[in-house]
Amino acid sequence: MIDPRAFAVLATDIAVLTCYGAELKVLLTKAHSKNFKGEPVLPGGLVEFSERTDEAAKRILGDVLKSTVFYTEQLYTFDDPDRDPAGRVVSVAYIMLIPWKDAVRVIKSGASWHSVKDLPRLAYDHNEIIKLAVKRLVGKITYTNIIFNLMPEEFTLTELQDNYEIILGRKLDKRNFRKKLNSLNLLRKLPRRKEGEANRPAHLFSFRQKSIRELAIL
Amino acid sequence: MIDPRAFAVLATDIAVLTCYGAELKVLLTKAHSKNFKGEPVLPGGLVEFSERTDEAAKRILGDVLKSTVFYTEQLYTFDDPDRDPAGRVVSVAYIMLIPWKDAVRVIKSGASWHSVKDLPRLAYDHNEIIKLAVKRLVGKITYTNIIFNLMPEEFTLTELQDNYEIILGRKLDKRNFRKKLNSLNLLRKLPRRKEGEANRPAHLFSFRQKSIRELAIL
DNA sequence: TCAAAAGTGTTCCAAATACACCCATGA
DNA sequence: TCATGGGTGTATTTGGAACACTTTTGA
Repeated sequence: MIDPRAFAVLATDIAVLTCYGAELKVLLTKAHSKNFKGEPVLPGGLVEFSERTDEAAKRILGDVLKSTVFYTEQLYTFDDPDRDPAGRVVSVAYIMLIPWKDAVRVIKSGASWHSVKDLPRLAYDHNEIIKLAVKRLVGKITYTNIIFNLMPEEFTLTELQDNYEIILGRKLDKRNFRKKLNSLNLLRKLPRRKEGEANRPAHLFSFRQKSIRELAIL
Repeated sequence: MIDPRAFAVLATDIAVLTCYGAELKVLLTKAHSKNFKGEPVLPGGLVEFSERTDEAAKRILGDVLKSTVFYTEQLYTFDDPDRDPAGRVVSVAYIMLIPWKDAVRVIKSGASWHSVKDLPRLAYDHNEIIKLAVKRLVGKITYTNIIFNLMPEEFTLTELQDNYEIILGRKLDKRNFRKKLNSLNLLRKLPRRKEGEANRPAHLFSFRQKSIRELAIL
């Protein structure tokens, strides 16, 4: 049944990213494997026989998230023969983006969020995976509307701008930001405001379409 | 020796791209496998036990190119369980860029060049791989200097512009193109010209640095 | 009334675009 | 001398960047 030419174990590791508290955060768990037991790692696991790697990624995260509707994108395949001392494990890494609102639930599962700027040393090549994931995200938010995957259904313009600033790592001009977004017509202004803060209530917005489109945002 | 959890055969397929005759071309060979014998496919093959997939890609193309110094970049991993009727074969696909001057040699090896705009139906998911490879290349030439991998050591500005136009699929303004390149300072003007044409000889240029850099070209 | 964030326009500058003619060579 | 591609500059438009004050609310 198994092809005699098969020697590699197929795995997936997922860089789950979210924005919160002025930081881009990644989800870390503890390794189960003999060699790295208890060390911090990305969530991941083995791919099953009749499963695509993206299905595996969603299945594995499903244990933690109780839901698999989040944006998932293949990142890169890590295949150095020595990346796992236990044997030849080829990992197809994924990025998953989730809004903070949903991210919060995860905390009870033993996994936890860490700022991508202040990471411990992770097992395997997982620091490298995260570095690449962040680079991909930073690149993509400048020429796509991918950021909607990190936003809740309704949000204020300031919240949106905050997330851009967190990911880009620089401040944006409020007026220019709003002018640009207005011209792109990506958002729908809701007939509602975010009340209850000790300041003027902000209008709430939602994305007109929730599909990835290419466009020059910044 | 082989991990009992290993079930997937690890392979690589390579989209080798070059510009010539006003077309972006990809290298095709004939399939050897039982199911698709003789049908057109991308060059590719199985990865060996102690080999990275990029090494495998270069090794496999080495048979055809007698050289492995060309630009190689991981593209995407194709892992549908049904992509190969012979079994579970996971292919880590690569892009390779080669200047036409070097591409010519390949023709004697049974492989041949085909315009990416006029491809036959290929075996496996190879049409999809090429589509993605072209998309990646088109994207990257707008924000990197990656195109140097498709140019010979010395070239004229018109030849460079031609390659941009081929890949982007649109005409560029000659004066604006030269102005922009000049301001980027990417090129070195050689004290030599391309003689022997039935027109005014063009200055020859070479790239100052042959390493990928990010910069807004177009 | 105060603190805190929301919301809003104009000016300036840099870069992209559009555009046409003379030059040097080989045939 | 003719056909062919090489080489060059300016004017206009467009978009990005800089910048500060008034408004609305809860405490």
